[in-house]
Amino acid sequence: MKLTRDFFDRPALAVARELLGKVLVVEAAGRRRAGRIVDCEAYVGQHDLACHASKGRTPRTEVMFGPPGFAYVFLVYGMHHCFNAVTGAPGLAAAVLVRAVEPVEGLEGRGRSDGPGRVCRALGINRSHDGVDLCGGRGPFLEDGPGIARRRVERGPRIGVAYAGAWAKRPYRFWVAGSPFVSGQ
DNA sequence: CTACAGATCTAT
DNA sequence: TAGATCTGTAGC
Repeated sequence: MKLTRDFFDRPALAVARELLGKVLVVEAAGRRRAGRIVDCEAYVGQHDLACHASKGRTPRTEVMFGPPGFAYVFLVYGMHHCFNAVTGAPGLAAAVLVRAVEPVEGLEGRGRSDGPGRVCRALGINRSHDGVDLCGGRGPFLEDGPGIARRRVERGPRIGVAYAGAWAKRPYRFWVAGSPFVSGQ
């Protein structure tokens, strides 16, 4: 079953925790690609110094300030796309970054899907998906999964945000304990 | 306008 | 361990 807007209309931490086990699906040119989320991070708003929105409202971050259930896709280091789902009410710029998926169907790119850049390559996500409605008729969407037992959910600091001071230490990353598909580091 | 750092990944 | 190469910000 496709996740509806109310799923995303909650604090980013709650959404991140529950996105584990959900399936990210991209249908394009008659091909269906899908991966089960095993690793993700919450970026909780403008006050979160690790969140891109903390720099203010820019064309790039605009979608995060809008309603929940939309895709925020950005380019890092000029090469790699990162996929986020916008969460929370309009005005609160929060989102959840998908860091790794377990292959389910039709993935590309040497079969690896650990790391935010590889997730997008494997699923075929690019900037054309930025700002797209995840609860609409077209584009990527999230499908319900079996859910992950509490004892299999691990928490820790987010990756690659050392510049964010105290915010870098907060345990806003969630992953499935023991999954071989979780991103390294 | 130039400089530089960044929610990364790959090949040397 | 360096290189690829786009975006936004800071500094001149």
